[in-house]
Amino acid sequence: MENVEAECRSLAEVIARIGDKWTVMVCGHLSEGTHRFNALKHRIPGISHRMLTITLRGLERDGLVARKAYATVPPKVEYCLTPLGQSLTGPLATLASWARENRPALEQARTAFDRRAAQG
Amino acid sequence: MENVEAECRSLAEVIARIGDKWTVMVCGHLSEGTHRFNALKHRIPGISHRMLTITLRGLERDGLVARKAYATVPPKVEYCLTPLGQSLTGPLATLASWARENRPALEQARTAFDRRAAQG
DNA sequence: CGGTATCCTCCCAGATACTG
DNA sequence: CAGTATCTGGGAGGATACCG
Repeated sequence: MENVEAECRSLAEVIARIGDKWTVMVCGHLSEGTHRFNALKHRIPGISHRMLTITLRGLERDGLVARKAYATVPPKVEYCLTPLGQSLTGPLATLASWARENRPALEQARTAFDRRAAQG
Repeated sequence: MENVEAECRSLAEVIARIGDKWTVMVCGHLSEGTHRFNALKHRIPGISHRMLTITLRGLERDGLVARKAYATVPPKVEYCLTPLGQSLTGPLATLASWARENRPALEQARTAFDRRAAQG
């Protein structure tokens, strides 16, 4: 790898963007297909009404998610991934499989480290 | 993709782990090779002494970074990626190239969204 | 040189309540 | 049903100073 600097910066940007508490969860569920606001809210345990709104707004702003509002009563709003958002699911899936494969190693390292730290 | 739930959760874990302000930068520089504490500090603009320590400790705890201290005066401490840490650079590089390729699209979407929001 | 401790500030995110 | 506004606590991270 030649210019780690530039790679790092652009990578740090994306990570900072999607690295918040809820964005990946929202993206993951939208990768399954279109969902309404409350459908998402019920599928993502623990998320607050407000944070779901903010998260979706951020994704929409970055062109990763498309919002479609129907002028009905009561209102109905659907969210889905844009092509750009779909193109992100590939890299994320790569990271996800690394996560699944190496989670045991991570946990083991953690407990080993903590045990060492505890006794000195 | 079948069980988006499990994938999402493990992915969310890694993202939460490496999604803080400095971890990816540190990993990126260590992917170049072994570095001393102050070498890292000087190469990562803006990082504080304290946050570099905390970030390195966290990576060491997860078994991604190895710490080697030499009992000399003055002290000398070297950090490098473990095999586990190196195995993470692949997935991260995938994400990094997505980031580099799509940054223009992201910025364009953002300015378009903000313009729409500004005028109504 | 590298690490730790303390203090302080700011912003994130949850809770709640109100609007269309 | 979906979105917004306001308040508030807690954690993240910077500055500083002091140890080994």
